[in-house]
Amino acid sequence: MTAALRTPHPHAPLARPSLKPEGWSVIEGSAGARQVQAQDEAAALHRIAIRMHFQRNETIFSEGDDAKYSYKVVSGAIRLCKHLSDGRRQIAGFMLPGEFCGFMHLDQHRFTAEATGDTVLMAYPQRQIEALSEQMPSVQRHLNAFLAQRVRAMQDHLVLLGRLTARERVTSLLLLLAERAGVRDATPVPLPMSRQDMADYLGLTIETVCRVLSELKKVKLIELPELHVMRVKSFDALTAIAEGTV
Amino acid sequence: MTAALRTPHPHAPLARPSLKPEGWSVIEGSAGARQVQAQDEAAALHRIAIRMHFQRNETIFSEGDDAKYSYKVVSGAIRLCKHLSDGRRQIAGFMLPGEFCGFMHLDQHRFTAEATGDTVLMAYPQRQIEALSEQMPSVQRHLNAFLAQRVRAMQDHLVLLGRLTARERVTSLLLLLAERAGVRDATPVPLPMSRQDMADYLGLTIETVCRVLSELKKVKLIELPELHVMRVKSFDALTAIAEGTV
DNA sequence: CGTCTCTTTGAGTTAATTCAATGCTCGTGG
DNA sequence: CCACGAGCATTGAATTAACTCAAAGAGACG
Repeated sequence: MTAALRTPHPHAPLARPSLKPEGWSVIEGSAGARQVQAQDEAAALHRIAIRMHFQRNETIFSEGDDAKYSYKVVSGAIRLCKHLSDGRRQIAGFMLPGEFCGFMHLDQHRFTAEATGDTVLMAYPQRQIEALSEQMPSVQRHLNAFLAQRVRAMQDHLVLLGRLTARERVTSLLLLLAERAGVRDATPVPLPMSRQDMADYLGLTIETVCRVLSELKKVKLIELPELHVMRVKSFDALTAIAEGTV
Repeated sequence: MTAALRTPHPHAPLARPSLKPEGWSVIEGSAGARQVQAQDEAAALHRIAIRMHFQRNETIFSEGDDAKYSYKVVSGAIRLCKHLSDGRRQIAGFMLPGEFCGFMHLDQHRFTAEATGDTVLMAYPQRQIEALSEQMPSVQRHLNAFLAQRVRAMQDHLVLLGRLTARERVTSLLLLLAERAGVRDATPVPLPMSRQDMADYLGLTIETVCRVLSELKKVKLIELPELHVMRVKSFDALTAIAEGTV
């Protein structure tokens, strides 16, 4: 089944260096004093890590699988999805380079993870993470902070799906991707997933996503120099749309 | 502003005894050995608790407020919501008797909490919870388990909002409420919120919710002996609808 | 028993979907 | 090297599920 999906990636590599500092810092607001400790933890994590490589559309783990590892994305991106029996699919989130996935202390995965393109991951064995949290109590706290951050992101996603229009949804995603890539000017932003992936994240059809993208292009709010690269021409105007002010 | 909302509850009291065991056990699958410890924690929590009472539509806390307390619902119910500037509202979840809210180690609340009817809460001062987690390392773990459970519920909610039809959404909510009330037969299930609240949870309009409820009533899958009480006549048929099998 | 609020039902509208072509990119093999 | 085929992406036309607007019911409470 997956064999058919393991086609070579048809587009330019989407990997890019993470713009964020290493390790746990993704989930740390600030707290300079904890920086050293965060380094320790990052190092400890690094020691137990296994490098893995996945091709476009390859399954990393499935809903219901035993949770043997947690992961950090090195390059590429992964989608976390739920599949309904009739083929409908909802993507609960994308994990971009530098971001974590798993780390939930669950016996089984609650969703499926798939690579949206060629992707490199660091895998951290669950057992060793647990051992680590025994030794380093701060790891527990970080875990909580990580989960709290995830809950926050999901709340925004709920609003998007429940109450935003198609135009607001697409715009929100574009801004989210730009923000997570650390882009605040007209620098190119990678869109490391297919239009179908965007649609399944946004609760829309692929056609609607395309139409909105075309429209945003037409009114010169974005450019799409390549299929998987966007340039934002006006963050302010885009933000206004995402917030429903327009 | 809130004064206008503090009207007396026009309906019969919706409070009911929790059908679930006390304390943290809501988030514990089983683990008999931990039961004693769970009792300890419940007792410890109880010691730092403050009882609070809220009227229908009263705000418990607002998005952005300092997180001074976490809460457990004793009776009634609360809604966790996000408000958009133009009045649109998305409810991210309901907390029913015996369930917890907060416990996320955040400085500020990320959503607004409001009583959906007359509601009694136990409030746990955040500082004391933190002190408690220092003393009892197991509290940390429970916190994780609690957050993981919340993430799981939110994932299901994402699927509901992103990919289910109106009929599937309403049916899912009814089943969720029945399940959380511990009801598996034709016993009455409380619906401790307004139709508008249901709509805002489901990402629908109040009219659509009403129409679907009427339809389910017409085909004899549910009865609505009172506005805020439902009796399920066929869990199987309802489940089939919720899962999109129908 | 009148009023206020919430719920339900009906009729017409619309945002987003479905269905159907067409276009674009890339990799492969003649 | 170019043509061909496969897989996405885009655009257009017709359809529909859910929405908006409007009005009529149903409780609750003074």
